Amino acid sequence: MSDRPFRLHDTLTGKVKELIPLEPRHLKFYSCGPTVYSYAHIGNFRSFLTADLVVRTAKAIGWDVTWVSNITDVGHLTMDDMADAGGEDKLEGALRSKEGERFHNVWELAEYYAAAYLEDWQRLNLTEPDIRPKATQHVREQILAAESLIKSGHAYETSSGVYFSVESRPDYGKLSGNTDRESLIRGARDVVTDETKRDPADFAIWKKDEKHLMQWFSPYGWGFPGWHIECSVMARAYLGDTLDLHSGGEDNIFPHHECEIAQSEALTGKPFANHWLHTRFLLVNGEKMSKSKGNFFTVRDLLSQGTHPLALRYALISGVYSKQLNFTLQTLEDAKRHVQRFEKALQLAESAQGDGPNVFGDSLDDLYDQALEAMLNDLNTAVALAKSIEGAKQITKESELNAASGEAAARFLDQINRLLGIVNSDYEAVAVKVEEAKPEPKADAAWVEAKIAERAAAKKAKDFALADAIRKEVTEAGVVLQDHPDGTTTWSVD
RNA sequence: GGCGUCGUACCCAAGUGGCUAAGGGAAGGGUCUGCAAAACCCUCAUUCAGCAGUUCGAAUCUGCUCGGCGCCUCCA
Repeated sequence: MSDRPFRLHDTLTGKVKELIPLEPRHLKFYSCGPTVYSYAHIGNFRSFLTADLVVRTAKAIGWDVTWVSNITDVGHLTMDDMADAGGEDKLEGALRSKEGERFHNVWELAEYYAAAYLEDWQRLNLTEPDIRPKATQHVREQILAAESLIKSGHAYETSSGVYFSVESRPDYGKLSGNTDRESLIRGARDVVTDETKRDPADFAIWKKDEKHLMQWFSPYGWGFPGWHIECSVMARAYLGDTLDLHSGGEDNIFPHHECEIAQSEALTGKPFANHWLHTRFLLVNGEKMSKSKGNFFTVRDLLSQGTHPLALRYALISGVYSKQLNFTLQTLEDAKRHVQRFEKALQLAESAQGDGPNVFGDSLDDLYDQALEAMLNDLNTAVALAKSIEGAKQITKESELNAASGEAAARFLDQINRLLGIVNSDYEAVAVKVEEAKPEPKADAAWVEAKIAERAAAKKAKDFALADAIRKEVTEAGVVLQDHPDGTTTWSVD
């Protein structure tokens, strides 16, 4: 089982190919994290979830994984086109915006959004990476890289900064297919403002800027590092010259990853990454998410509206990463039902007792195996989830389980949870937070309790017409009553 | 203009050369529980945007047409 091939799409070759770690059974993986200038939206998390699923799948076949996922907290510019880095730093921009007013400085802003990001990460039940480097903690290495690139002739200094010479890398464009020089330059022309560059397509490694809110001293004076060099440097620092796998969103293909490749390979003379994985965009109601279209969802927005975190997770992985996924509120509703089914199955497994044979035989083991197989086949989450649900249905089909069956069910659910992260029962902390964020119930608890008692009395007297009238009354107040076999009634706010 | 990707039922979404086109939601019918909820059972695409072609055989390959979406410009 440990030698089953793990097949993934590779952007560099455009094909699905086997993922083969340089060091057998030890995956060295770098995934691009967020720029912490705002709350992460659900599209950001779709791509982080792809990385999480790669790691889970690799571990499921017994591989060791060293996973590095960075946090970009400086240098990602709003006008950072293929070339110029002529815009303003995203973090500085955010500080000047309305939401930024509450922060004293850009460092505080970065720290705040980085913490929010980690909170979202945990709520959506992503695996914790081995290392989470921040760009600001690796400025020294970035300066050293700039010096080295200048020395080898791949970069040059001008009055405004240090630029990478695209011309020095004949294979520049191999990842994105943007190899047409004319079109590259034409694309750049509109936004290029820096006349000091030798070639419009050259991109910044270091920007000289004495007014920047985050600045460091370098051989080129005060300034800050370019966005692309951050990832090159951090990946190398923790994973070595050649990575087994590098991932990000599809928009990272160009310019970000293209530039990383150029810099890293110029620095080391070795291939930067053997496998490139990119997650397609998440669409909302058939369109790309954007604030202006009003279809923009952050993770916290949805969770604070009472969405179950695992339902959101389920919804975001319900389609394969290699195709655009259309997210709608209906998708979320559907996902909620699945999560409830898993919860129900888990309860059954936990309350199992008594003698008897395992009623499931090998069927649950087979389903888990099929789910794993689907994940090994280019992360086919849709099929893996279908198999998981089939297993959950087999479990919930039973009204109660004996000990042997309960053990089999618990093992299945645990395996599925480790693979897909959708059955986690250890969710109290999150659940409480979400509960707190819910709007106040329209009906007060004492009133509902009184109504329940009234209804119980009516039921006892077999006055079902009155009992139904009471149910109707509380329903209209937005309260849902649920009767249990033991005669008790619980309620929840709809 | 350059590069790319997709078009499968009411909705979401697998399948990418060959048994009856996964799975879920919704909907309809049923079992069960006084009712409701949950759970369970049944039904729900002779058909895969359109046209032409390759093939013994195509949703799956090729060509064209139409349409969606994306990157090249801030974005995962």
